[in-house]
Amino acid sequence: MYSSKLSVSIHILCLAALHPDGPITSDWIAGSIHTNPALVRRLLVKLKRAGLIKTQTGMGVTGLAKPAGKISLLEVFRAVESEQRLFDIHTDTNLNCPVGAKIEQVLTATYDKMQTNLEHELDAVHLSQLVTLF
Amino acid sequence: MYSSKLSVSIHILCLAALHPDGPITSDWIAGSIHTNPALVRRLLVKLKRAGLIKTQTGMGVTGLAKPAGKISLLEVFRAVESEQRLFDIHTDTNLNCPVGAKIEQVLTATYDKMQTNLEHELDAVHLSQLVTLF
DNA sequence: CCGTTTGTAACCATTATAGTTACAAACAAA
DNA sequence: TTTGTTTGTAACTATAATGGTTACAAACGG
Repeated sequence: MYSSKLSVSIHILCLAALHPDGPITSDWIAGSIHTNPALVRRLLVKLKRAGLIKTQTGMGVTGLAKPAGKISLLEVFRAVESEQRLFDIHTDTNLNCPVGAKIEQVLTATYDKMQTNLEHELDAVHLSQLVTLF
Repeated sequence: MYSSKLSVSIHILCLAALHPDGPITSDWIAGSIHTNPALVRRLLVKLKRAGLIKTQTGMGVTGLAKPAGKISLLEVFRAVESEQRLFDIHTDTNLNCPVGAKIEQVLTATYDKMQTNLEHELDAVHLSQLVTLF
């Protein structure tokens, strides 16, 4: 299972999208998520580096860096999730065994398609679609 | 990222499929995976409970419990992976905030489709397809 | 009855996540 | 220019899962 970082990041981005007027602080965001501001800020840094939000010292989050219709969940996922592969594959297998020698290659090929399909699905969902649901 | 349990289990099942004649021991399997027998046996227990392999005390793995063409990766995944959801969702959000109040529901709906699609893909791959690759 | 192997329990090490405190640097506003 | 606020970041902790390891009673084939 992937961590909740994608979920929390989407939460943050939705809040930003719904408050285009004034800046919102990490403290206020943390209040909606029910966590603490430092955790929010760590995610904010990654979202900012990925070009998804704008922040300013002394102000907070000053808005999305691009329209909600142009932000896909794949971009958010790539921005915040450290390990992006779907399934872990055991390495250091016994190369003297036919299975041990090829299992990594076989599984990589098998999983790659699923990984790619998942990414396509993430890419098909945009922040704008989610924002309308609140 | 899901753990390597699915990968290791597939490794085990392929070995079993390729040795229909005699029984193979967890010790021998561990030699191919390059891990230790106890870890293999822990997976074997789950695979046996799921009706995928046959084991016997004093002998080892005596074969697949059904034809390789009838064993899908979804069955293996369900048998061995403890946490099957794709993305974790943060709970205990602030219900006084519109986003906090609905985020869990919105994300669940969004992720559910991806989860289902992934499971369909896992279900479409059968052990027999992989066995031919070694 | 013997020898082998499973099934299982009880550990340990490592890693990632999430939570928390603290504070210097940046910056808006007065 | 000064003040007050907030970010960006470091450091630390708790917790949980994974993977690795040892050990041994029970089961069972030969």
